[in-house]
Amino acid sequence: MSSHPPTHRKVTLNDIAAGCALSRATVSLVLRGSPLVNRETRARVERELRLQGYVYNRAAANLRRRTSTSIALVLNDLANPFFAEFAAGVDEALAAAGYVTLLGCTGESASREQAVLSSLLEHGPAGIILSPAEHSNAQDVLAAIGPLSPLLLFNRELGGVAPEKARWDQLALDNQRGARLATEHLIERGHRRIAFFGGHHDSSSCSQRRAGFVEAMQAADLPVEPAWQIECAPTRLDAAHRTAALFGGDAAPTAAVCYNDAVALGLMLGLNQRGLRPGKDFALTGFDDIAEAALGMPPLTTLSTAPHERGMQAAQLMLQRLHEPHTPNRQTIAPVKLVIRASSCPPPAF
Amino acid sequence: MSSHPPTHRKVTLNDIAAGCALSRATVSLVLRGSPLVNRETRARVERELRLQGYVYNRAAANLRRRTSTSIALVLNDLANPFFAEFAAGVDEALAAAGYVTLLGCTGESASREQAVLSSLLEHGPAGIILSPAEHSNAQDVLAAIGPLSPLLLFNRELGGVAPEKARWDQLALDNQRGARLATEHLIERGHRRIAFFGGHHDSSSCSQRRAGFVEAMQAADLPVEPAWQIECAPTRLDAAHRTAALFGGDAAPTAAVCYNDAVALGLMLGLNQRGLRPGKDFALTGFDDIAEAALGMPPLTTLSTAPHERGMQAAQLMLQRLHEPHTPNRQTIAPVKLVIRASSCPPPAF
DNA sequence: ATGCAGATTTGGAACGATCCAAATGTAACT
DNA sequence: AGTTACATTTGGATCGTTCCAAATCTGCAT
Repeated sequence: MSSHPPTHRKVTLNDIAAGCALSRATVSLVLRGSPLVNRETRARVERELRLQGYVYNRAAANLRRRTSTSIALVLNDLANPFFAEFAAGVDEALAAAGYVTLLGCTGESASREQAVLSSLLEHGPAGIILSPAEHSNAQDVLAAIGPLSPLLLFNRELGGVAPEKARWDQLALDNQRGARLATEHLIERGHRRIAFFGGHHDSSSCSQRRAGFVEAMQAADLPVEPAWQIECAPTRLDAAHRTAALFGGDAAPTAAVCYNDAVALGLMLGLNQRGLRPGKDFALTGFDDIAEAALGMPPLTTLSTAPHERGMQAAQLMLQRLHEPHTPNRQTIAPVKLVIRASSCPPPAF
Repeated sequence: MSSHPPTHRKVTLNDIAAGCALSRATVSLVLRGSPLVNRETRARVERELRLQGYVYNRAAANLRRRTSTSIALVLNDLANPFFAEFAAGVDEALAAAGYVTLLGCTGESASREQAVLSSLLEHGPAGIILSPAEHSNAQDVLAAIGPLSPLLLFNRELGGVAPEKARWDQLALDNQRGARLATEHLIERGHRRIAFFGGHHDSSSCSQRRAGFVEAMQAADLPVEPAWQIECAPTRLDAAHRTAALFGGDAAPTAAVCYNDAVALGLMLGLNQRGLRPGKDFALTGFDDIAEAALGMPPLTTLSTAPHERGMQAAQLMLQRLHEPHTPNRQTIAPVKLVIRASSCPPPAF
């Protein structure tokens, strides 16, 4: 008995059923590992499946079952290693749970975010993990995703809706505590004139970090000099350009708490250009602990956020939410860890 | 006339049709922008779509049409910035063409690659873009994906099948030319004792790069010292550990062509630990031009591969393949560009 | 024989869209 | 009025699966 010549049509349940002289329904039961089916027929079916090279059509199954086995992951910037590792973590945990990741990148544009969200939604993900673009607002996001899919926000808040009414879960870093730790560390090293450098004031993570900075300064009775609160885009380049702003007045700071590692690395460049040696003449800290931080010249004191683990955590939170759709919203704050390296030297004259 | 209270069921074509007193078929025509439908009814339908918050169910449509609007992207290592940027490029181009990216990470494990591929396949992607894990072999990959989906290989070859019989497209970097350029550059700077450092001999990209190195050396009548062909894993850490191997004999090399940037950065660390200043006492080059390369101490001479553009190119190639399924397989070699920075100094005594 | 319980198997109607051939409506021309 | 042409709409079958209630098959006690 020869099997049919390999046609180029996709092989379906019907083909298998026909090949075994069984009904579609029985074969379906085998596929789902039902205990109802006889050992022997199961074996027969499984042989046929292998023989014909059957591949399960999850889309059709999901259509009928009104379920979904995919989760959308929408990121503002995949090229940033922090998010790339996060994505790897999400995918790993989702795959382990039998889900598949639908990827979407927004490139920090709120309008592309809209487009990406609605395109992904058409593929019917069970849920959405979103790291919002900079000026994305809750109204639009909620309108795009509708009332059906659970949403997990990562890393940034979403403006425009009272936190009480938010119908999403959230996973954020402990920005405030992290910045406080970094500031306390610099104070302990003997610094008294400390700047907060980088980030945009309308970004939630930036204002949280700044709050941690202020908290530590005030606890130590140190002045928070307004002239040393420097804003800049969270990129190396802009940070390097804005370095001069620190040294405008008569007294200059001896250290800076930077918004993140990218900014800190940029500030290092700017310092070098002014003839100041970071880690010797000027101390600084970052945030994120990206790979480059350990390799900088000098290596950068920073806050480790374990992005891969955050990704796995985000996936877990989403899976829990799918399992219990009606529990109240969760706000999860992930701990961060101060990693002390050579960039946080004592002040020169100390 | 009040619309139904917002139920929690998903709204379908039928709901819209009922709401307009039209048939499903007509509404479907509207959705697909058919010119057949009357201006006025179209407007009526579109209003109703908005009103009820309809979201298109692409899975159902694809089932009926026997099409797909997703593409699987399977990567060996998303945490590597090179692949992260590549992924961002792929996603950008796919999204622009109306496709969605199904992500899968293998973590360099051939067995996970199998699992990831078969899981993704069940979601019926129109094609697969794969950067194979290190020891993945063609047999298994082809068995997993079956004869249906087009496959585009990125960056690495797939062992176990004669290239003639390969039923996939390929996008690779011009590894050989890149390494030749780097080597020629070092020779021009005055080096004569040059090592090739890093990578595994069973990796296709590594042997291509080594071939380019040998080509340049032989063209300049310089000896290819077997003791200076050092293998190591393509990571910073292992590269740093293996540094000593370069300095075992009586005469040491004055420069090294490194397998990639990660290896080069690791070698820099190893040199520093031995009291050698990279870029002054010893010259070296990398491959990839990752972000850290420009910021190293010293900045690293390397080969720029434009991973984001490669990603877009990969997506384009896949889309073309989908458009013309029966054209013969393409092998595309992407150019690389030598970026000269401070790490490739002349030899000390020159 | 008959009935009954447990173990297996099964037909047909879903899921939410698209396709196709046929139906309907409208206007214009003999 | 009858025919034709064109524009617009539609019912029902279909894609590949799952669900459900009902059918079939056993063996075994009555």
